[in-house]
Amino acid sequence: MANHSQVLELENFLPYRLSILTQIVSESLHDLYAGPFGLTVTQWRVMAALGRFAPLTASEVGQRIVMDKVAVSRAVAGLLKRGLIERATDRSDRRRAALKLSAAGRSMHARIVPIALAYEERLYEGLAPEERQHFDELCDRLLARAKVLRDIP
Amino acid sequence: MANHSQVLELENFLPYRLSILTQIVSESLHDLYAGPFGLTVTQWRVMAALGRFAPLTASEVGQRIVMDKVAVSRAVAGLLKRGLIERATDRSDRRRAALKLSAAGRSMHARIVPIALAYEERLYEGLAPEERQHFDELCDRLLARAKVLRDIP
DNA sequence: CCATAATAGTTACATATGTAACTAATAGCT
DNA sequence: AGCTATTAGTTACATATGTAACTATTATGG
Repeated sequence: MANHSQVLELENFLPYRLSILTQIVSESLHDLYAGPFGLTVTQWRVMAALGRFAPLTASEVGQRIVMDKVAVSRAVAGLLKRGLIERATDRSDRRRAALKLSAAGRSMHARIVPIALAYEERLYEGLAPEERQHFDELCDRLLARAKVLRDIP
Repeated sequence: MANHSQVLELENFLPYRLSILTQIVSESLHDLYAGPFGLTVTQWRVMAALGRFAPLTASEVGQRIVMDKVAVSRAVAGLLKRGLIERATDRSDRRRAALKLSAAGRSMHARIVPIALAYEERLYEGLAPEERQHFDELCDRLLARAKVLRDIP
């Protein structure tokens, strides 16, 4: 019987390739706001979510940025301590609390957004406009597929 | 003067989208070999690199899997303790040590590879063959671009 | 050769992250 | 109303990871 064992070429293995690409992109971006603004990745994402959709509860933030409630709780605690966001307990359901950026938070958010968008733009310069769109669409379909597979292990 | 502040749509922001996709794919894959085989992500990658290119030194493994030497050192220590890899100090340069899978490591590797490839295949089912190829190519170009930007901050 | 630098790898410390247990408040059922 | 189940959020503990300092060994320039 012949040996039919398969070969895993790590460098052509999709999950691995995605991991490498994401890692370098995330690190680059992180350098742009971690040092200058002292934010962690999760803190920045919380701010980005609030900058766009506030007011949100911590749970809603978690859904927006696909982050579990513990991570959100920690990020929110740090942002509150620094006065970058505000929390207001819901009077009709005191488990919930609405979060939004403070004035200082809005100011920082407004300074970071152009930096983030500029990085994205420079990254995208490697692709033609129609390629960007196509890549986006393929990402969407892979994500949808990955979510399906997650529920059918 | 009008307000020209830009808006960051997190859900359309490439670094964010990549991060979400990679996270769900990595978690799915991790579930497939973490529980059954008790490996961390880094340990599995070290095994995958050795399965394909052994013998390698720890540094060479790190280059293959884009992982810093500390992470590799820790993964190697764990794999050695479990007897999944073997280390042989180079006699002409005793700083270096060649690593390769042990018999037990090869056996485990051979069991994991089909599982990993099957997952990749199921993930790819969301895309037509020519789309897969295109996606791969676009990933490559984005990665190249990201690497360039990393050196030109 | 000898002093210094560079390289391979490990260890130590500070942070970050995940899992599970916990508190507090509300909803739902009888 | 009163018991139980859910939900929002926090805390605690165990692991994981990154940065920097360290050891051991080899390379290099004078």
